[in-house]
Amino acid sequence: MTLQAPKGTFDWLPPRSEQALAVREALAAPVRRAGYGYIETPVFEDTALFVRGVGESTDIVSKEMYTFEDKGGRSITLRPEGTASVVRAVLQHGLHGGRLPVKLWYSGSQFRYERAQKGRYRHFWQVGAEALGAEDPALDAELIVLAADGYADLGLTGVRLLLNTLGDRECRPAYRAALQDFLRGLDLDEPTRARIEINPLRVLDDKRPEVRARLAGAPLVVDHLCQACKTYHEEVRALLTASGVAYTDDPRLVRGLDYYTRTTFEFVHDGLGAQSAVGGGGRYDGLSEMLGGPPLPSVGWALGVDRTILAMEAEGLLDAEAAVSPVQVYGVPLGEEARRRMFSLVTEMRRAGLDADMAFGGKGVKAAMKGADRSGAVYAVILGERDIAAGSAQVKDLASGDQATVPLAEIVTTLKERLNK
RNA sequence: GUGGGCGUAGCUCAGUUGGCAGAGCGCUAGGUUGUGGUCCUAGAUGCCGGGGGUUCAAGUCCCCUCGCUCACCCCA
Repeated sequence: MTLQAPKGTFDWLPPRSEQALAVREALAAPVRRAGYGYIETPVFEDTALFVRGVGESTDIVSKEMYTFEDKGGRSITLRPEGTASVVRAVLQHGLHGGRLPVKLWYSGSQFRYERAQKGRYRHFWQVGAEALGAEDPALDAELIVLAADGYADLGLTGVRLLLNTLGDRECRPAYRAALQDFLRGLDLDEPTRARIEINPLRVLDDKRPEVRARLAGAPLVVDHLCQACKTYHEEVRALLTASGVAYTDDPRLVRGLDYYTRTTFEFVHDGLGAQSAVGGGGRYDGLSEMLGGPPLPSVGWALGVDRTILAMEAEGLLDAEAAVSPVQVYGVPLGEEARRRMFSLVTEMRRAGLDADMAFGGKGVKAAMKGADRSGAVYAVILGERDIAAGSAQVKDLASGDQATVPLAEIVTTLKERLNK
């Protein structure tokens, strides 16, 4: 054992890595069809962006960030989530001065310093989508529907949608105070008592049974909503229902980032171990202003790529037997001269649009044929001295075992015909 | 940060009251001097995670340490 990947990280190897690519594409496809443009932002940002955006009181900022000083003395942080960067980029480049809403999607690595466990890693991948600059329940519903469609396209049937609203700056302060009053009267441990003062809504999210029991009579946001929030939330729910997207109202759903307002949602799955969320998001009407920008009511989500793969695995949707990068044609050269000829022939095939590979390492016929079999190729092209002398090669159908002699000059066209290309 | 489980071949794992380091899969070669999948044969690969201790003798018992993993917490 020499060096290994850092704690909490892992490598994606074939064929799982191919599935990861496919999952990213499948989750992004619905938003691309809905007019969302692709954005890439730096993997690291000014630390202040996350402190102000995500919120100082959150666990993410207070203890999970990879923060370091660069050689110029700047405080830099590896991004723990994607939304803050997208908002920063929109503000920096004035995209909000154009057509609204600004619709963007992204895909990339995120970093959080946590104790690793199943479904939770220090380096993970998210596909995200954000719609900035419009306050319209249809936009909230659109994003939720697009995410649900992405999961459905992957064949997932066990993804459930939890929905809630957190109110806005109009009604949340009063609710927050009422909740704090209630919580202060409970017998709770010290970290939780501290959380009551900083971020009381998160206490509702506690999973410990003994805490949950004490929270039984806690005031809920839904009972403290102002009329505007109530109407907004009803509209979101109606649109989801009209789209055939099932959801469960979860009045205790509170998300870990401070910037959320009104609509919040989480997609959960039971096959991931203790980590149940495969995706989540919500509305963040105040984030732009927190970052020094103009009011820019927005909504967005992030879907966990590796968690989605775990969910697919739990549902038996991943083909473990999948051949690694299967090719159509596999070259079997016998001898030095044949090896040179085969190299050129395979190059020619590839340029002609065929997926082709060949035996390397001077293997004998038997081993080379074994390689052909494992490559997943439909045809093997065998070339030895006798064939070169005759100006031809053997084309073998690996499924049937039928073999034909084909002139070298016609190999590529013959294969293309047979493979229907 | 806290707690549980586990570290033996590339992979999955056996290894008895302490007594020569093993199997299956995979890999390489041969059976078939130019043909894969099935079958047969042979071969290679180990600081038994690391360090210390007990013992004639430690993969096995004791201590320390590192790593992995699951869970709490937290979240995608």
